[in-house]
Amino acid sequence: MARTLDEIAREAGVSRSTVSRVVNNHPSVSPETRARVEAAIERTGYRPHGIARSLATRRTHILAMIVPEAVTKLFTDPYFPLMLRGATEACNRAGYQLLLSLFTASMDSGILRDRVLRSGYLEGVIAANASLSDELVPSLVEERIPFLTIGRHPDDRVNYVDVDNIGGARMAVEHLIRLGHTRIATITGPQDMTPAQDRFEGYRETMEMHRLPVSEGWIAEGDFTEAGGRAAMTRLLSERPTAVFAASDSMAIGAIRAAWAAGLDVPEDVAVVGFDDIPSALTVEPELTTVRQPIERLGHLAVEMLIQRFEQDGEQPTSIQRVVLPTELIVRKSCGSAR
Amino acid sequence: MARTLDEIAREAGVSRSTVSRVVNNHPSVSPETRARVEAAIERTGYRPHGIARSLATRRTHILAMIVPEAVTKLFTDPYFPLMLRGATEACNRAGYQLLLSLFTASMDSGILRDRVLRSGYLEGVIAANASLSDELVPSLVEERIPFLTIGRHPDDRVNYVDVDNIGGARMAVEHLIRLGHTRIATITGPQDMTPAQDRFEGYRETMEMHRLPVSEGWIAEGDFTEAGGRAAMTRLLSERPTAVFAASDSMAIGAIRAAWAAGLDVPEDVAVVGFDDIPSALTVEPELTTVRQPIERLGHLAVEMLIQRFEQDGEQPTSIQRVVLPTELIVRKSCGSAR
DNA sequence: TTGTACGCGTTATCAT
DNA sequence: ATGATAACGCGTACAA
Repeated sequence: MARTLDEIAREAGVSRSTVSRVVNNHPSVSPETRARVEAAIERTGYRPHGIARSLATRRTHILAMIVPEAVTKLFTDPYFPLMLRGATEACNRAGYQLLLSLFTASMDSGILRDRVLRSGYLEGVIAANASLSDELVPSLVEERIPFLTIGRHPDDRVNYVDVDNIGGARMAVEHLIRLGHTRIATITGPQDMTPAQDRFEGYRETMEMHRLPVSEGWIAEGDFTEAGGRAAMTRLLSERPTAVFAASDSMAIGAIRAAWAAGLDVPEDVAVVGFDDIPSALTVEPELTTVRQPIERLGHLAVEMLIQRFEQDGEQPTSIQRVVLPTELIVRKSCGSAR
Repeated sequence: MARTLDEIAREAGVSRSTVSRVVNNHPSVSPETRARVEAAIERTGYRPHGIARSLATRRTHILAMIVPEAVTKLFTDPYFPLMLRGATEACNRAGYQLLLSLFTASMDSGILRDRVLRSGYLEGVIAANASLSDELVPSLVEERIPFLTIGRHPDDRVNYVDVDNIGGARMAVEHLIRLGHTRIATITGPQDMTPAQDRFEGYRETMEMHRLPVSEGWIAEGDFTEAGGRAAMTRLLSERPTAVFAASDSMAIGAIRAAWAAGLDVPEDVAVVGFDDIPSALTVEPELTTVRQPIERLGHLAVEMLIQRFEQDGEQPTSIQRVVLPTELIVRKSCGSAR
């Protein structure tokens, strides 16, 4: 079974270069030779060796999705599978492969650099929701690997794709205000993550714009998980808010459970609005009013933008690329109707 | 910035071979030369080029997790993130990388073969829950790539890791019987997937063993999703079962919602038991009695077993390796107490 | 259009 | 202990 260009060349009675040209669809090969070579390839079941090819072309068509430690814990939230599905779909379309690198106990940032970033295998990296304290982004900058974060990052040199978190939060809170609520609390995400910051900022500025007071007791930090949302809501309840904006659907669902456990009805006693529109927003009782973000498109777009960087022939001065996708308010039942 | 062995060699005034030895911790290098070379490496920030190394050693330390089309749809079920987390953890420990390949619309099995399996990049492949009709397993066999499936596969030549689905289902059904139920229905998974087959088999044989009738109307096929479970339960309710064994937690949760929507109380009117023990089994109301399977360990073990195959020095005749992990009944509230 | 020759960055064998 | 030198399999100027 022939496994190298040389063997095919011998088979077909041509030189290795010619076989290479045939394999790479180079135009200047006579139809007859091409046919003869293709026959030999067919006959022997030859496939080019990717590694050797990569060594010669300096291309691997491999991207990495790196999930920082703080986020690995949240990995069961449907957000990540959805985002990954979008990313792999884009990779499949473009002929790339996606390496998945989760930070786990046995992985520190030194290992990451040596084993992953400097391996020579990666053409680009997507950093999923890196928190500000994370060393990942500085590492990427230093290694000079083309990369992109999902979720805004404050560093000037960082390209990212994000969704309009502030605008989304604003829509959510304005919806609550429109329904007649004034005692509106919020469950935030960890404040070292920019989406959490931005959703809180949207809440804060909307309350302010409507001259509504925001007491300290109306702000509870969660961790984006259902359990965290439940705990946060429990703390919030002593302040008797009539509505709560949770910075993620998982936390919103936790909040509903906490309200329920406290003998309160949703939306009758307290209205709840979430953020994400994950599948279970539709199956929770009551169905969750939420801010939809295009999660799959986020992953898809991240890959596309990254690829575009090294796919483009021109050597343009790589300018900063940032894209912010719109969010959308999905009204269901967890906020009831006007009071 | 020195980037090749040759440059380091020049820096340190030695030959390329010596530098290579230092990099690879080969013993026969004098302490002085080693120090000099290491200094040069440190100074220049040199890192070996993985691709070139792979070409020479014929090793890439890259594994792929391939998720077949039928399963890509279920990808938001917490099962997959958990399994992936286990797999990546094992990879991190062993110094391997994990390529994630989801079948999506833009990917057919021809592309998979040419672009993924035959790329030369993969040392091994894990096939996640391939259904019987899937072409993936035959392709893997034919390509002679070391692989392993997660979930039993009937082909003799296939190695796999699995959990004791039959035993788990048996425990679930026996629990219901012990509580006094006799009208026990089941919501199955798609019957072209072996875990779904086995869980159904566990149900069937346990009913039979206890000489309990199984009417046609007590069997409803779902698709492992919550929506599917809800639909299946709705069909089941006309037969008035007093208990239902669902082949996944997601479907069990759907079943609870359907019961609730029909005005039935769980567990008062109908008991529900699930399978998986995903995080939301704890947060659903009532808390779900379920069969726990060690999902992360499944992913972890799959990687370990695969690596072991090519890591072992000895050229043993690679015997068939199959591991089945135990399952465990977790009693919570969705089945109530004895009737 | 086709072939020759060199380079991609390592590892590994064999002298010394 | 160290250094030439030959693979590893392919791409690609350059020459013919």
